[in-house]
Amino acid sequence: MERSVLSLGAPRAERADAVRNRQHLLATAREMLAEQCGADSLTMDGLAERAKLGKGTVFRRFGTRAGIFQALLDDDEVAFQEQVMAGPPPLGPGAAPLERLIAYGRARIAFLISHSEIARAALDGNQSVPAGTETPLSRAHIRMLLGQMRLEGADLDMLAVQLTAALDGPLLLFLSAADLTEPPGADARIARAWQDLVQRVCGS
Amino acid sequence: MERSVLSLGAPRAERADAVRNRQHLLATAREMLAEQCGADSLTMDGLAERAKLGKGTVFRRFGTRAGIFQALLDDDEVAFQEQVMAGPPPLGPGAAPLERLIAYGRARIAFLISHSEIARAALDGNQSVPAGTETPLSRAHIRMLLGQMRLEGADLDMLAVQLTAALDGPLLLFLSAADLTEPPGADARIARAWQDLVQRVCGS
DNA sequence: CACCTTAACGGACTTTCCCCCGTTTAGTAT
DNA sequence: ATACTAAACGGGGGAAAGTCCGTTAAGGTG
Repeated sequence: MERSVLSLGAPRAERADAVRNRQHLLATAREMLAEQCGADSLTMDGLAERAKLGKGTVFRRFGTRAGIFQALLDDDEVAFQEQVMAGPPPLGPGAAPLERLIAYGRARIAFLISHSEIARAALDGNQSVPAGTETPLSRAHIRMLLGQMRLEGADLDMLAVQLTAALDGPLLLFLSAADLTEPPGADARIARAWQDLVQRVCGS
Repeated sequence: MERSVLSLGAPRAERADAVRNRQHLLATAREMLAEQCGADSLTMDGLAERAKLGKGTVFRRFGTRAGIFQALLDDDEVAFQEQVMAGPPPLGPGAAPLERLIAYGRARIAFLISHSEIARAALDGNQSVPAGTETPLSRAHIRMLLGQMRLEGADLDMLAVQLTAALDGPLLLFLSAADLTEPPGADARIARAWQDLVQRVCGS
């Protein structure tokens, strides 16, 4: 009858073995990624075999190859969001919105650079089904900070989308992987550009 | 000896039959896209068969599946750039840089919306090799317009990248294909947001 | 504790991308 | 005109993504 006191909104919680297998697959994927570096040496068949599971299971859990990388990214992003939601002030709550926005950009740049391999692999021509959560945390956070500022006559939702794109785009789409790590000051330059951009947008 | 009076910089011009085949393949691809609408019903094998050419030829010309869509896009973009480089003033030369920047955004939004299917298909997990010219025209044009303004102490190259991302990103990554055409005023809203953004960035 | 429903599992099968390399042909110099 | 060279063509084949459906077992019910 009352299927549990704890919430679980729509259908039912994930079954226990499913959770176990998801964890196991994620861990195995990390192992494989760590050993033979190289984004695309991770194949679905290889992962299934190494994890001692059927291929069907892998696809059931992640839907698509990109889904694995998205899951991996989401997983790491939890720790990152922790810092943002409840960390020390420049990044966490307690500073002025503009300060936080700048700090957030800086932090996200660092995060994406250190995960560029995975992040790129998570982009692929057909997500939708089960996994993909198109950077909604980043956008939502930026949206919130914008809401705390006095920006008259602006479409804040749209502005948040634009800023998210301006932040992620240079890293994911417009710079090749080589450019990211090679010029030693690249991240600093991107961070400075981000600060400059948001200061201009939000009125110095 | 002198291999031609006409330039052809580095290695040698494309051979005549190669050009013919490229054109033919592009045309055939457009036919197939027009008939059975649907981005991914276009397969390399199908294209080769319909064009009465070998599969190897198709891959030689375009390198990868995404390469076809990039080529298609580049092709259409020529006409678009025509308008930008030598068209009537708000978009073409003759207006103030800020005006042109706003007009450019508006035009590019319209262009991308009308090509969203192809544009999305042109994004894929491994370009680089032969075809991909990652939106360099857009970035270069924005960069040029920024150079004509008085923006003190800004990293103009980086700013151009950011604005390009802010322009393309919302359309390619952050809005699903359904959202693009469904709310009737979506393009107008994006255009207004673009205008607002560049006015803020460039000092109202 | 036995039963029943519903979801997860497994792995064979299909489709499609892309590489490879022998063959053919365009373009050029003699 | 002929010979030569470098590039384009062709299509067979391997590898990996994604699908399908019969089988198994988890978690709840009487």
